[in-house]
Amino acid sequence: MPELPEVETIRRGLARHIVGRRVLRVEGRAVQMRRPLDPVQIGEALQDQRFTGVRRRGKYLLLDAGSGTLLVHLGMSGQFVLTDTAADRAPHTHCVILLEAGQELRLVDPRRFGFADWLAEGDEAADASLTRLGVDPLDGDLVAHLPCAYKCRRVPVKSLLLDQRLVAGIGNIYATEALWMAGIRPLRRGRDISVDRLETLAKCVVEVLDAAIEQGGTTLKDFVSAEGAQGYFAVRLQAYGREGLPCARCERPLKRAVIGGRATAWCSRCQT
DNA sequence: CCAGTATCCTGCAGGC
DNA sequence: TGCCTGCAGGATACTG
Repeated sequence: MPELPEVETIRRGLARHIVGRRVLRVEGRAVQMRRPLDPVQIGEALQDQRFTGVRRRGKYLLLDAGSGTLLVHLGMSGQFVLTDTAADRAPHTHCVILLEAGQELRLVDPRRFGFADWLAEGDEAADASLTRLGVDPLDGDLVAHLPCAYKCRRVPVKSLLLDQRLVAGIGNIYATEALWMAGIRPLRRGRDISVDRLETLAKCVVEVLDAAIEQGGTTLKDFVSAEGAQGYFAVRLQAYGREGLPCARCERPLKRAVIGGRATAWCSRCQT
């Protein structure tokens, strides 16, 4: 579900509401997720600690508390729900962090492609998922970095955009949008795109991510922020999910292709 | 090295 | 109505 703009929207919501608050205890059952979930371990680490900050790297969230960090990835279907303790718990609520003042932070994830994993001090720098991540489009100089990372690669540029080791945070929606915006054919290999056009692509990536954050992310079906708000970028999508519909620039029906196992919509006229 | 595929899991839409 | 199939916002471990 969540790509960078959705994760950033969640990060901002969490930062507003949990930083400075103390954890009473943690509930949940051990369950298999992308990494095994161990609520007991998380509870031992978080109990009586206060959250001190919420960071994001690519699509990962890092909730700092006490002497470590809770590393969270929301996979395809993960959600954070911040609510009163009295409210009913949704199915697939795997982990609940009870806070002072009658509120709790719940991790809900039907498909269990996400995870929450406690990283003690020092573990963060060694975590394989994090060390593998490429530049974050909102941190680094993407216009300089993206051409450098893509220009010698034989893989379709669509697959390059989804490769978190090169640039971290782009998923299927925003890869599709950025390529449409930049006028680049998704199947074109990185090495067959001029540095000029790769720079344009980098600018489009930043532009589409910024615009989506501005709208609170994209709600296709079930994305909500930590505060329960939908995102309104879906109405601005020009390519993702629009195969067969007219291109907003030239009116030609958008085509559909599957690249690297992921569906892509693109305009055979505007995208070269 | 690569590119491509299978895999983890549930929910939902669409076809019959 | 009910059953079946395919597909979904992700990441990684295989295969060839």
